[in-house]
Amino acid sequence: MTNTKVYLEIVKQLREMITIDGLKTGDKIPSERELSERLNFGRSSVREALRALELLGLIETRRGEGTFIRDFRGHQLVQLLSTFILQDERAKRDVFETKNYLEMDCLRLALKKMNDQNHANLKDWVVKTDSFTDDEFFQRIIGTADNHLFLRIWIILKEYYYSLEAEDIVNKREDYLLLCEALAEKSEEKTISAYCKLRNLSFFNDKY
Amino acid sequence: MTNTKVYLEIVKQLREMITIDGLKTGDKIPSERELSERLNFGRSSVREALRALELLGLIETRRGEGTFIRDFRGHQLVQLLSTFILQDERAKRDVFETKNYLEMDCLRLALKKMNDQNHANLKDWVVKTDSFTDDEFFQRIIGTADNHLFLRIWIILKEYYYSLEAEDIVNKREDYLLLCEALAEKSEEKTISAYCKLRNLSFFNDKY
DNA sequence: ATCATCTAGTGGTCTGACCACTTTTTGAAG
DNA sequence: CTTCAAAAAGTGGTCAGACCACTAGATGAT
Repeated sequence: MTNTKVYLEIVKQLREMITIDGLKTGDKIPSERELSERLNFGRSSVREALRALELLGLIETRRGEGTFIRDFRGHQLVQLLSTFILQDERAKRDVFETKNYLEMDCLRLALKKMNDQNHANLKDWVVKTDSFTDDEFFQRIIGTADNHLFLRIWIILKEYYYSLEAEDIVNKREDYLLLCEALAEKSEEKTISAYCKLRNLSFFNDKY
Repeated sequence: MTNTKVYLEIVKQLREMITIDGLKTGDKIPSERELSERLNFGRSSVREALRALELLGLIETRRGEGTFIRDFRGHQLVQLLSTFILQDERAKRDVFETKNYLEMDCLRLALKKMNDQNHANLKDWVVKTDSFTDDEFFQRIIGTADNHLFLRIWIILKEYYYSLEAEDIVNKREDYLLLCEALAEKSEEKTISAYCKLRNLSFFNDKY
């Protein structure tokens, strides 16, 4: 009869509770004991559901205080999944390849969505900031690309990437300026070409 | 003193156990009772760890049989994260946009990596198969693109997509043939253009 | 050799009991 | 009345033991 596992049922009801009550990041959810009473399940089942959501990074529990809704960040996930997924060598090449293609997509999107103000801001930042990382630059690009999903995937890829290649990416400021120029000109060809220069890719020959 | 939560410690030790013993998909892991004895933790704590891994889709438990390592597919993750993440309307547009861009990337990759044999096979399949879905077609494309990470991300996006738009994608066979032609010609421009025709996108005007 | 039955093993769930920690309340001293 | 330390209440963390439901393998009669 009880075809669905209790802890999954609890997860489901928690989701509903969150949607209906409009709970937001940082909000507190009922205590384990209260949940087990209200939902008519044992406390251990409630805990199993909560622990699963915690490992996913969707909630945060603080002893003595309570359980809170949390902003989603991939972090727990990536470490976990990487041991399960990133087993063979080919996977390494895939990460590299995928990250590059994704960044090019974000550039194409930014190309379409940027306005003059965006261009000015970006260039201003590149020129005036003493020292910035490659990540910070692309975070801005993806910001103007205005696509949270791309951002999320990119963040995960970035973490994979750094778990493979320890060293930070360092590039010359002029390369980034070239990219800014290409974006301002709204030329996809120039933009992609500038990106390849930045990453040291020969576009028609990137076997890796 | 016990700074790290027990269930996280158990997850960690399970990962080590899997790596060291070289356990693979489908293999059985020790029973809950045995784990709680071997690791010196209560059974409920062991269960919390297992439930979390199960919700992630990394293991599968069958009552009366045992717990098994599972092949990772976005599966549970997608459904879960979608309600927690895809709350606003903008997210819907993001899924659409991201899926399209990702598919174009796969086409570009396939363009570079395909050989004549691949082309022949693909065209043959398109012509001879009575009825195929859009998913099946792109699964083949990503197959020749030979990038498991792209495949994984695409599968997740596909599920997001269908959780938003219930209806299956149906296209004309000739559109797919056009795409095959473009790939065979190794022309990126024609390929992208054929894709846009397939998806009814005007390439320079796809605000949504 | 076959097949139904029993049994041991496994996951699923609940209860009650502590512990460690945080927040709130209480109440005495000023 | 205010202040502030002590007590109480609330919360997550963990464990042990008890049952239930289900599966697979052992048992035993035919």
